[in-house]
Amino acid sequence: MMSMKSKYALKALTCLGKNTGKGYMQTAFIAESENIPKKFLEQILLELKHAHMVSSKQGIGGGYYLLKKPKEISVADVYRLFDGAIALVPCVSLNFYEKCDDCKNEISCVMRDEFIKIREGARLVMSKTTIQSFLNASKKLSAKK
Amino acid sequence: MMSMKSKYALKALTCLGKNTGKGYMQTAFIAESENIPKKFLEQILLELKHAHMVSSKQGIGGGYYLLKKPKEISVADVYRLFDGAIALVPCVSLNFYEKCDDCKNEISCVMRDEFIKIREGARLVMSKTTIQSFLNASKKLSAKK
DNA sequence: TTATACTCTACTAACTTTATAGAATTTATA
DNA sequence: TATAAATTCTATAAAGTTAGTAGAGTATAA
Repeated sequence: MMSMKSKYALKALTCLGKNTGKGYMQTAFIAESENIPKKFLEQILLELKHAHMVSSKQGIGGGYYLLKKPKEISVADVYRLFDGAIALVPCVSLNFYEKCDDCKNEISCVMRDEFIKIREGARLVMSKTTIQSFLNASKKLSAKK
Repeated sequence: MMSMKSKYALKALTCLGKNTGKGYMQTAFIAESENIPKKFLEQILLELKHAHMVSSKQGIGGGYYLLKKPKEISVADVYRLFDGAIALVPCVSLNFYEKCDDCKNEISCVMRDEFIKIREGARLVMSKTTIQSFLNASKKLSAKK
């Protein structure tokens, strides 16, 4: 399961994606339309800004906007930012590698190759799904009505 | 990432798998050979027993043994037992379904279909990997020496 | 009868998650 | 230039989770 932070971030990014080319979108608007506690969302948007996924402008008429294209922000990117490694064990993580405390010998670890396969499976599907995927699903849904 | 419980459980199950047909294996032996805190492992093996993956016998000469075939115990099974849902969000979980607090309308949820695809990707690779996979990797490794 | 090994429940310290609070800063505009 | 709007930043806190530890109880073989 992903954290609420990751989930809220994906919803906020999708909301911003719908606004592309239409200027700034305020935190308060996103919070209300996506059912996210406003002060919590402020923190999340700030983290997304520091990760260069969004940018912002202060003051009246200010707000947030997507810094990257929707297809360039994946679920994997957001998950890594708020939840860390996608891999099941730290010793096979590409972005958050750490030695396992209980492993006597990593080279001869029987589980490592299998955990790498699992990581690749999860990584593939999470990288393939982007903010654009959510936007496409949104378009399809409104077309049906 | 998976919890230490899941990881220890997979190591213990693989250890038991190597012992198939050779009688009972004691907690103390598994704990030492896999570098797992013994009292913690006791809890884990008990949970595996309640989940009908292993069985045991008390008293002198007693211990644990696999109740299922190694290929019938998957990483997905163990993950679900100790860490819960494989899905990224509760509303697309097959085994741990829950409504999302922040979702206004599940039917029209833009993210749902994509999260189902991610769940299926993760589920496939985690179901395909079993204790037998680890045993096979172990055999290959010792054959190379 | 005794030693061995699993069984079960309770507890706890450390950490993480999910927020909330409030002061500071920037910006547009009246 | 004063003011309101909006982001920025840091601190704090309650609740829940994780990773164990402790110890008494039960079953079994010799």
